Amino acid sequence: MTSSRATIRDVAAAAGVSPTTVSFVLNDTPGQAIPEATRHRVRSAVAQLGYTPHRIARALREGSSRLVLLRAGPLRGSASMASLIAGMDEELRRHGHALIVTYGTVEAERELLEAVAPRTVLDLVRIYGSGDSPQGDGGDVDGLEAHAAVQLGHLLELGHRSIAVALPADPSFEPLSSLRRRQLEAAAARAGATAIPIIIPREPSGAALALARLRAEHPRATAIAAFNDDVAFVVLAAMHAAGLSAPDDLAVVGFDEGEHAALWNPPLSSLRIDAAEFGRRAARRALGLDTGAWQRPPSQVVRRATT
Amino acid sequence: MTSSRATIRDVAAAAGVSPTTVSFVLNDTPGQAIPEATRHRVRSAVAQLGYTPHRIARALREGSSRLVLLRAGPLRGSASMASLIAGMDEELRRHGHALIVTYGTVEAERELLEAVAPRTVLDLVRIYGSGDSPQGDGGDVDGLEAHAAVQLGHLLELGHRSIAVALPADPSFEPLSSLRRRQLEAAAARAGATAIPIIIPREPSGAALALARLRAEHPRATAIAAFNDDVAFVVLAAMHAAGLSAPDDLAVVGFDEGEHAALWNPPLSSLRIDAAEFGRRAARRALGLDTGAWQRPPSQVVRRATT
DNA sequence: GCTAGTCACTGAATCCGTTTAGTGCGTCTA
DNA sequence: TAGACGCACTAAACGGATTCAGTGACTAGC
Repeated sequence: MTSSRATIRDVAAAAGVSPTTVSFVLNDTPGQAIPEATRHRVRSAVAQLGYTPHRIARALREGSSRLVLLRAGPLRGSASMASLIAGMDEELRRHGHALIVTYGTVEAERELLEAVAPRTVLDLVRIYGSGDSPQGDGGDVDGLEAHAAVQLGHLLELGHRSIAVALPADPSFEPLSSLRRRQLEAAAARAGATAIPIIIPREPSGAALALARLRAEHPRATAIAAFNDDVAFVVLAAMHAAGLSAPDDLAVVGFDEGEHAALWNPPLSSLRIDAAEFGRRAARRALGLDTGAWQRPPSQVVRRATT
Repeated sequence: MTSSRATIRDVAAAAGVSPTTVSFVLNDTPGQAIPEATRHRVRSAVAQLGYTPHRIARALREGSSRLVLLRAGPLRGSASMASLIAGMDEELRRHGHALIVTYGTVEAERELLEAVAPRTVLDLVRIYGSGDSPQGDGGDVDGLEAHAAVQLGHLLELGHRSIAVALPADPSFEPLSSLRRRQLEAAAARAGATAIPIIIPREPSGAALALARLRAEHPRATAIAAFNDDVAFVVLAAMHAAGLSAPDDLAVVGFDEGEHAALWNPPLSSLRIDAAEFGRRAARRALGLDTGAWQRPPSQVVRRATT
């Protein structure tokens, strides 16, 4: 058995052409007139030798790898991440690219960037934050805005009119949390309801304080739309500590439902998001391809005990 | 401004030597006699030009990138992952390598492997599962075994003698879950106590059934040591549904404490693990370096309401 | 009958760092 | 005084795919 892998030269020799021609065939290089017979010979040789282009060599020549790097940042634990990544990966693969996801710090990324030379670097927070809406959609809702509207809509349907918007204190969620606040405020205004932004710190004491202030300053608030499930859990814990219960004292909905929502005590109502389409779309964008018709990513509230 | 980056040839020209010599200096190639004066000239030129070796070119020549790929598998959400990755990343960086973490499927990884050609691929489940103990430790506990002992020790100290071991039904946790079972059984036996393995499926109905069976077949069981926090949450939810409460009916401890433990209702006692040292060690191993003195990674049970 | 153009293909340069196999020179040993 | 050896360096090959600039054969147009 040959210990080393087949190269483009081996393929060329087997097909009786030059490496140049093999490259033209394999990459469908435009402007090259190569008859089907020759193409076929090359492709048979490729199949027979089990040839795969050496990605590193190609990257050296092309200046970058056929890789896309996705920076997940603080959304690391986000539930829709899995479907987003799956969709993105699938679409990238279709175009001969692979996906790398980083969850780490920026400094850890420097070396990585140098080492893999990705074609594109995607920053999830920035993508989401930028509101990725298609050009000329005339102000129609885009992905995140639609989700926010669905979450709020659930509370509106249940008759709530004064709704607190619970945002995380962690600054790494910016500019996402401000965006969400604006989207919910706008959606509430459209429906003739009121949105009251409140900041929920991670620590129980801070969360308890924020909750107490809400109760004191906005006694008419009857529901809370949380930034994500984790914020909802903190709110629920603070309510429990204060002797309050959902939904009687305050209804609570999560966002981007994760596996813990159903297990929580009480089980949390939350917005379930399928982000696969969003991922596919982001992939096409990253590759500079047209993004196709924009389908709004589906989402719906799974109702449990807290609303 | 020069639009393209500095190459080794630029450095060589600036330092008045050949590219070969620059390479020898930068890589501290053994067996080469290069006076300090020349080394200094080269290093100044490097600093002045801001030269960084082109990782892709190097990878092409060397046959692999200075990268290590870590396969997180089902441990993706595991809380100690963060510290493990941080430690590993730090140590790898010290040796000029970078870390890539994959959370995805094997098929998605194929292309990635080809594209980045990592020096080593690490499979977390296999590393953990292999019991990574130093040679000749005479049967002393290694990392995971020590953690299991600490978790169980917490229950033993509280007077429990008949302890259920709650393992996930998800087969992707193998061989980790079997290993844990054996470790806890052994630790219990050493203390003259009994360990009762039970399998906890994700779905509430299955979990309820498993719990009911435990109560029926082992009425003397007073505590549950869970495989991880998620299993503990499922158990807690099943107990709540059955009208049982922790710790009065059954004490429950988690493993590898995550951010939800403190928020849970009731707040979950769990084992907090600092895996940074383990990560550093795994990194040194991956690079084929000596792993240094083996310090047992620290862990302790954070006691809350469920024990 | 000659130029222009297309077709089908190829040689060689290129990307950039590493490494092998030397070279020239001086010193030490037998 | 030849041979061996160490020192301080270098030229050229190498890894493998891509791509620019052709080349020879043939057809079409005037």
